Amino acid sequence: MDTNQPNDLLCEEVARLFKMFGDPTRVHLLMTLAQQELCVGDLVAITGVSQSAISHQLRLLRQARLVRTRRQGTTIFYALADDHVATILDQGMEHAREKK
Amino acid sequence: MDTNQPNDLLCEEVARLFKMFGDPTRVHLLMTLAQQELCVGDLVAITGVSQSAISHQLRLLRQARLVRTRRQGTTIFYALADDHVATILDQGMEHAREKK
DNA sequence: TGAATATATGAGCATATAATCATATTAGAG
DNA sequence: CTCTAATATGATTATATGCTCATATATTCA
Repeated sequence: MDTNQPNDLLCEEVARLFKMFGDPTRVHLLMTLAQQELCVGDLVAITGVSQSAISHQLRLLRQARLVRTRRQGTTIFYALADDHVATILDQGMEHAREKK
Repeated sequence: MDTNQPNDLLCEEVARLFKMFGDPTRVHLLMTLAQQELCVGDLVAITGVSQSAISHQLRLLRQARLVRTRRQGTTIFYALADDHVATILDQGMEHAREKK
């Protein structure tokens, strides 16, 4: 029987997911990737954040399965893992916009 | 003209919003409040987290305008500020569930 | 007014996070 | 096989975060 009480494990999982959306650099990456697949160098140029920092953040996003990669020679292209990610982003943007 | 490039301010706002969903205690509070309006004492009992910690977290949620309050005597009832909050939560839960 | 109950707040501390810097890895060109 | 370009990683550091403990505030009731 389901008590309909949110259990701690679920809360932790949900929190872990949203935590990935809780940093400006990662949001910038995700919003950029929501428009098109891009390589690390492009993401560095677009965000203006250091290559190392971007790489570290991309690793977190990869581990969280929010992005997927595709290798082409020495270049690695990143893209959103699925539509859900964009949907969550949109929800956040919509809410942010509503608040004046 | 809109370059369609996510700007830093927007990213920061969106990140600030999602950061509120990025802590297990806050998620527990929000998920619980998604079901019904409750007072602080109830939330303390349900979550099993200390009164002080709950109060601190509720303040953050209040400042982020994710919850609203209603006073009745010495008791203060908390509820989700709007449907958007529940929607975002649902998206997160759905995504979390999908990942096995 | 004074006691009791419910909630909020401030200080302090331990841990988590995100950046930097230096270096490692990987793949293609020659 | 070496050189170079693209990306990843480890160590370190500064800041942010979330809790605890003690105390403050607010409201009701006697």
